[in-house]
This record gives sequence, C-alpha cells and structure tokens, in this order.
Amino acid sequence: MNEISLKSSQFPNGCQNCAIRHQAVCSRCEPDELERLDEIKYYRTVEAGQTVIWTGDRMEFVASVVSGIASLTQTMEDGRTQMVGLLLPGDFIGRPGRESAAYDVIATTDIVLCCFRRKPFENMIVQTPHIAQRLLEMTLDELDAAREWMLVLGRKTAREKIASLLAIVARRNAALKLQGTGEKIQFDLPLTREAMADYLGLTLETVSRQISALKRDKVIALEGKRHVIVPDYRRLLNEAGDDSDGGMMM
Amino acid sequence: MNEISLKSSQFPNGCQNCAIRHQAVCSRCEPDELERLDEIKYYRTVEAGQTVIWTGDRMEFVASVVSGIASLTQTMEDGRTQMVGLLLPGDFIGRPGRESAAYDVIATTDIVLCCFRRKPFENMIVQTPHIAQRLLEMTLDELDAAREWMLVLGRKTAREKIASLLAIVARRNAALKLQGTGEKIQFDLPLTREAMADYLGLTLETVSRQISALKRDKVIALEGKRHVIVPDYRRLLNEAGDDSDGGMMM
DNA sequence: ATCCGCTCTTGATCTGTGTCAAGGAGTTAA
DNA sequence: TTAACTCCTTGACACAGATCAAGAGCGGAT
Repeated sequence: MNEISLKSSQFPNGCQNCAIRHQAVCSRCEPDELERLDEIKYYRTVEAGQTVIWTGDRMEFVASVVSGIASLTQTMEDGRTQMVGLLLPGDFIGRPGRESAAYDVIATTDIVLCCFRRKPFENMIVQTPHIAQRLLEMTLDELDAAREWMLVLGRKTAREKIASLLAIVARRNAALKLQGTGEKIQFDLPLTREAMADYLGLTLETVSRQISALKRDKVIALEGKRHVIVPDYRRLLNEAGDDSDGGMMM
Repeated sequence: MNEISLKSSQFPNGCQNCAIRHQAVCSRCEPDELERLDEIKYYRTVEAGQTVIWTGDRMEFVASVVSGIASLTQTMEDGRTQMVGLLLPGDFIGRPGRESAAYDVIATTDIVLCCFRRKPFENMIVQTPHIAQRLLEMTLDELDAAREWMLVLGRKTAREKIASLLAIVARRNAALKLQGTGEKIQFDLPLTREAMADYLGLTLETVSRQISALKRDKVIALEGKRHVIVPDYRRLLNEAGDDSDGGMMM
C-alpha cells in the first residue's frame, strides 16, 4: 500500500497546506503545543490510483491532505460506486472518535498526507480547545459542501452536473492563483471521466458526451483530454444552474 | 411567522430532547454553565407547513429540535427543490459563526424548538470547550448522514430510494420505542408524498407508484395513506440495497 | 516498430423515470 | 347535502440517460 514516511525536514516551510498545523494551530498555539503536535506527526505519500484506506479498516491516524487530490468513495455490493467527497489540499481525513473507516479513501493523484496518530490526537483535542473549534468549522464547511452536492445529485441534469463540477474545479484553481479576475480560467482536470461520473452519479459515457456538448457550444474549450479553458466563468455558472454564485462548495 | 415564546417551566423535566442541554452539557457542565445557558435560551413553536427561516435570512439564533420534524431545503430558481436534511428531535439547526441561513428550514410537522441567541452561544463555545466537542461529534454524524444520502441520490433506483427512506424512518421509530426486536415495525410517515419526492430526488408520482409496488410485493403494508407496517425489516433493508445494516443514517 | 493497455469518444438502442392528465378519497366549510 | 380543497393514485406517453458496442488516441513495454 505504498507507505513512505517523510521527515518534517523535507518540508522546510513547515507543512504549508496542513490545515491542522497552520490554520488550526499555528496562529493560536503555544510553543509546547506545537511540539506535542510534531511528536505525533508523520508524512506519508500515496501514488495515484492507490487506496489509502478501505471501508472498515482500522483508522490508526487522522490526516490532512498536503498536496494532490483524494476522494471518499462508497461502493454497493453490486459495484455501483458514489464518490461522497473530493479532498483537496488542506482537507481533513478521518474523524476523532471513530475506530474504523466509513469510506474508501482513494488517491486520485499522487498525494502527500500529514498524518497524526489518532489516540494522541484525540487527547490533544480535549486538552487544546481551539483545535476542536477549528475542526468544527472545517466539518461544518464540509457539511455545507455535501448538502450542496445533494442538490446537484438529486435535481440537476447531466449537463448541469458537469458544469457544476467544472465550476468547482475552476473556482478552486482561480482561488489558488491570483483571483482570476475577468480573464479566462484554465486548469487541468484532476479526474478521469470515470471518476467524474462517480462523483456526479452518471456513467462515463454520459460525462464524455456532455463535455463534448459543452465544447461544441463553446462554454468550454479543451486542449487534449484534460486541459480545460473557460472563456466565460459566468456562462459556466449559468450552465450549472446556479446563476447567483453565492455558495457552491469545496 | 408564528413565533411563540414558551417558558422553561412548560418543560418540567428540563428540555428532554435538547441535545445541547442534555447531551452536550448536563453530564459535564458546572452549575454556573447551566445557568448561563438558561439565560440565553427560549422556546419557540412553529406550525406544520410554516417556514422557520428562509435562505439568506439573518440567523439570530441556533436551535435544537425538541419535538416534531423539520427539514432543510434548497430551491433552484426554476423551482426544483431538494431536501438536504431531515431534522428529528435532538438535531441541531444553524451553525455558530454564520450570519445568514444557507437553507430554508421548514416545519414538516408542528415543532418545538429550543433556541439560543447566537452571539452569546458563540461566546459560550469559546469558553466551554466540551460544547464545541459535542457539537463536533454531532456535526460529524450529520456529515456521515449527508454522505450516506449522496449514495442514495446518486446511485439508487427509485424503488431502492423509497425503501431506504422507509428504513430510516422505521429504524428511528424502532429505536424510540423498545428495540423492535424481531416483531413487525409500524409507524406513521411524517412526510407527504411530495416531501418524500423532494428528499429522494424523485417526482411525487414516482414515489406513489413505488410505494404501491412495494405494497403489491408485500414488502410493506399500508393502513390509510400514511401508516406503514413493515413485516420484515431485513427484507426492507434488502430492497434498499444495503444488506449489511451497518451504517445508514440519521 | 509493434503491441498492449488504458482512457476517451461516438453511435444505436433500451428503459426508468418524468410529464401530462384524469380522477379517487378524505376533510373542512357552507 | 354539496362544494372546494388537499393529498394521493393510476394511466399514457415522452425523453434523458443507461447500456451495449466499436473504435480512436496515446503512452509504455518489449
């Protein structure tokens, strides 16, 4: 299962994207708290396509995604699968208090995780209130994202679903770079057609057809299979069925 | 908007179902913490069919459902609606830190809410760590429920969707009464066909047809339109597509 | 260079669910 | 009693998306 421990020294700036350390802890932590966090922390890489944890596995750690993209996936006995979460850098994996994993966690791209051994981490939560508060904020955001996605899954057409997904990835990308003010946004899709289908509750054929249709209608342009160019972000949002930008997710 | 303040004295046993007071606080709270909670607390009733809060409204409070059933609903501009949460007694409404509501909150039946004014409640969270910890637990449970529902919305057939919903309501009901060990479970559906459709991402006609089909196939029996009898709970679970009871939701 | 495996596209056809329409059953009000 | 209303059921038909099938593009291994 391709597990490699990395030393903190490989991340000279600290764990830049690690939500726990930088967003939850650093700004408010006492030095001795940081030390305790470092003691229970280790890094781990997983190759694209590998499964980090299977549903039901014992969870020995919780983790934060440092780089790459992971997904939470549920599978029914007959093989139907539904992705229930897209984990981007900064997102959190696992939950304090749970012994075993509730979902498969799959590395969609090569990823680096910042892991914390679970038991000591749970102790830290009890002793360090602002960690629980930060985790609560993050969890509430995830809950909003999940509910937003329920609207997508339950009520949107295939075309709207695709546009919604593209809008999310585009937004994430524009947010990471300088705010893509006005100018066209472009990015590489980090998901295969099949992964998109699993996220959207569609088949990969329908995904492919709808992407072709959006291309034909000049809502997007493609370079190769994965590189997407969005000439007019508002238009894309409109296709997604949520004209008022507002919420959306992730 | 039908707002009635009730006095705590109308709930002589305290607020039995109130998650914050009894599950989050009582067992671990100091007396002075309980007093502070009481100061910012009030009760409110809402009639069936009324909207408690509209999306975008300013949230002056957070609340816990004491009795009855409420729902969280999202609506698109063209009127398509998706229920994104079913709130049963003990469930929490609102989130600390958010100024305005992200969803419509609708009273599906007559309900009683135990409300806490938001600002002082947020202060309490900061000062009283175990409240944040309890809220984190509850939020994580809701997140699991939402993700479970994503599988229902994205990958299940209409028949499986109906069976899934019936199973949830049945489980809740059996849990409230003495564990319905073996014997047949019966309960009143608290939702109209239309509300079920909004929850399941279907039309009310399809809901009606599938309920008729389950009745015809003796998976359930009906007395009137709303009273459901489940002779074999395992069979129902099987129809829902999740043979291994295990998780499910809410 | 050739073959293999993987991802993606496109076509033809099938089917589950939506849409439109009519009417039944129960409740409340006149 | 009838009328009006809400909630639910059922039928006929349409259509979005699934399924089945063939093949294109492309990188990696031999």
